[in-house]
Amino acid sequence: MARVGLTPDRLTRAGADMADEVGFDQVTVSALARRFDVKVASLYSHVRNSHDLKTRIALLALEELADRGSAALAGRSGKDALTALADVYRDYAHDHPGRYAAAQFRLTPEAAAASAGTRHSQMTRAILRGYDLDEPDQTHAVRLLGSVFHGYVSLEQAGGFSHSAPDSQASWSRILDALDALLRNWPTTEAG
Amino acid sequence: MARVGLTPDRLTRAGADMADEVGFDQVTVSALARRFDVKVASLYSHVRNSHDLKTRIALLALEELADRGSAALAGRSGKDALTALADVYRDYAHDHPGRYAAAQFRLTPEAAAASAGTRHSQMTRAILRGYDLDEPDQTHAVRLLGSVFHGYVSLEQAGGFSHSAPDSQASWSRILDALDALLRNWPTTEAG
DNA sequence: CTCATTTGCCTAAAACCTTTAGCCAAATGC
DNA sequence: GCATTTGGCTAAAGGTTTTAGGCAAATGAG
Repeated sequence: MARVGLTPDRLTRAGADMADEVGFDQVTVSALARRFDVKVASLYSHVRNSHDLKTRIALLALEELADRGSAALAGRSGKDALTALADVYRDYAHDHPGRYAAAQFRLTPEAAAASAGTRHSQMTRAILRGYDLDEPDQTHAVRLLGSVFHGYVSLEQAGGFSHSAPDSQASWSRILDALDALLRNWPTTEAG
Repeated sequence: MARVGLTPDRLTRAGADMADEVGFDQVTVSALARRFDVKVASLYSHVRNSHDLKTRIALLALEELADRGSAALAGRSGKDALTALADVYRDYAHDHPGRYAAAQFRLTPEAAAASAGTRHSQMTRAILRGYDLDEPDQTHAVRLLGSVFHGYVSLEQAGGFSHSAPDSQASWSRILDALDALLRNWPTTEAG
């Protein structure tokens, strides 16, 4: 029998593509085997199990997202950087909904440690260099930005903001304006 | 044979409990039948299929969350209300991780329309009565708050903020401070 | 180039989940 | 009491996951 040339990487990329096409939770070892016109058991030489496959897809998505983030941040600072990184997340989720869903796959602590998670928080931290925040407020702000980016994009993807005025793009722009204003004027204690 | 007394509601509640115990994605028609010591096919008289079961659990979680939100908001306004509602989400996710995961289950448009989604956005809007925002900024702010609540809680649940200083509670408090400050001082246009 | 080894895809099979169809007994209502 | 509805059952088909063991294709050493 001629060999198809399966590798963990090819399977992962094909799985990611499949996720974008039919949804991350529809990605299955069986479906992937079908796509390569190969018997299901053959995949188990390259991937430990279904969970492993999904983890790999999640890690791929996180890497891709971090790569795009780095590229977008290069040469930018301040609000320009803020907007650029925010748009990377939103655009990625829009262009690659399955990959974005994969990026939210619950990783084991080991997988999480080996993921691009650190790169992501460092990118957000890089943005904050354009603002005047000391620790621990800088970390609080990193978490706030992460929450807004992730939260907004998730809610938008779930359809939360469609079919109602104003349109989502308008809210997105204003929210980034507001975050920029907030970071420039971060409250010290109780600002009465 | 004696009847067990299954109903869609009992199945839904049992499914929600199971989600909290073993995770929402482990909730399966088979597992639920096992829990009631009943044959699998019996459940199909009460629930259309697996997807229907999950949708019902999601709707239950959204209702419970809205109920808690209403209770927490009663008699509160301003930052007090903001904190109260925010804590409802965070505490619910902490106490009922499976239900919270269910609340993020992708609903069909019809199910979403019949869900407590509207109650949720109205609760957030009620908070904003304590601040001075006109449309469309009020809607933008509703979306921002929803994003932060959902985003923060999701990232926290995924383990994003554990094992690193400052602790998550500190960030949560400061983020709510910051949101309060932002809402009190919402930028009008370009605040140069 | 040949032969030994490794590797890749195969068949087979067991275990589990989903869903439908049709049956019988228990509950319900006149 | 009896007819009807309803709830849980058996049976069965189809799909997914995963392991075990086999054979042929690729690879590398002499």
